[in-house]
Amino acid sequence: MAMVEAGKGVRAGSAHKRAAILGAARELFLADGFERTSVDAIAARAGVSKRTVYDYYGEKRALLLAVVEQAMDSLISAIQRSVDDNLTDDLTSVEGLRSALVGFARSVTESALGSSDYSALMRLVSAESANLPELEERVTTEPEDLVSERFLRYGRRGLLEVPNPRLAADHFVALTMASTASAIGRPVAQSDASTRQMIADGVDVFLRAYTPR
Amino acid sequence: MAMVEAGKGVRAGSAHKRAAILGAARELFLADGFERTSVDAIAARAGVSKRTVYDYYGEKRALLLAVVEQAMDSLISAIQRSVDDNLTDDLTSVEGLRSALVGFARSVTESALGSSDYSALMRLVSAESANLPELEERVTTEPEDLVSERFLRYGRRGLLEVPNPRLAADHFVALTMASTASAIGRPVAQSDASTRQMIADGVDVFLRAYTPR
DNA sequence: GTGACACTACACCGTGCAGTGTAGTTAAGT
DNA sequence: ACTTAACTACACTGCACGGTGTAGTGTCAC
Repeated sequence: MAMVEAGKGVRAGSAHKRAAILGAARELFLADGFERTSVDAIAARAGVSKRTVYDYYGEKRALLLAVVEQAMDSLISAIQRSVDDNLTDDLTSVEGLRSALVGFARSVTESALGSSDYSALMRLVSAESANLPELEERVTTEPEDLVSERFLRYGRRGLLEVPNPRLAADHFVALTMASTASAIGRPVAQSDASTRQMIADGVDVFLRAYTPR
Repeated sequence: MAMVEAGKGVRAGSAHKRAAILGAARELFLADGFERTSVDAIAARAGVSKRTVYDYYGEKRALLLAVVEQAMDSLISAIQRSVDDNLTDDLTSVEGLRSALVGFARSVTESALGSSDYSALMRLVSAESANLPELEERVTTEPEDLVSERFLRYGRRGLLEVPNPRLAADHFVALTMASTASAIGRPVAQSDASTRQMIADGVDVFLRAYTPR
């Protein structure tokens, strides 16, 4: 009579090994994709026996799920940090706002997107989401929500003219970040300089469109 | 003494079957991904024996390559058509320009992107390009080139203020189309109405930033 | 009829891989 | 010393799939 514990992990185990396995899986999934990564390879990279991988995670899908979950969390908290650090409440001039926006976009692209883990992660999610419905839940608009909240505040203070803060946030993201991890496809490991230029130009256009007057 | 013909297709064959195989491969690759699609499944869907698939295309990779090639071509020509139909040379007012831009963006999203084949295609390319270096060549900036050429003309006629037409084209694409096939990830089969609204808003912002004065 | 050709049906090989079962080792707790 | 838990090493099952080889069938040209 087997007592089935429905918890995700089968073992309590040393958290250290869990992390090693998860890390190895992350690296390999992001680099080679889900299908092309074997559990044997993950085990080897984690310095752990294949059996242990199964003892911890049960099946390969669970491993992918855990990887995505963790990556999403760290992405969102990185963005949260960028918002807090840059989109502060003490701005008074449009010029101050400009440099705050530039700083914010740079911070995000460097800490999150630029690491190129971001695009790899998104690639992974969209490639596998058809087969892993649970992934859909993790898809989020949190980043845009955070930004739009700040825009709303700036709007109230007269720094921006934003009838629809959420839309403005979408536009800001499109102008400064989306082009960096371009929607038309290419991986683009753009040089630092050109990324900075793109951000400056994007902020420029954004302000031209959303500044009062 | 086997004479090796280095041509891509091993057979001349009935072009009809070639197309059937290619079409089947396209549907399956886009729906399920490269790795998850078996050659047997392609053959079955094309109503052809597996052996024939190999006689025509040699190996699975070649099939993928052909699919991407064909899809890219048809995508580009669809965009070309949208440009020709909408971004005409007879515009005189900013209001005329506005509706031309809206028409253009709608036409593109409907004929190319909206079919959702576009995002599936891009997903496929970026997911497999690591393993298929030949794909890189097919990655193009043609669409943006076409648009920027039109912007340059409008700039000369005083309808737009575009010191850097290519940049303006990037911004236009980002504002109107990229958000549709969003970079943040989700598949987004958005309703027609909301897509239209997004386009109108995007054009609005674009014009606010790029109109003279 | 004879040949050439395009194609199918089918068997087949090799391999890589998800997942399991198990015996044995190590180390800690008592 | 005894028990228990965490792991490893390793063998093994089952399957799916890429790719090939081949015998046979239909069809057209001459």
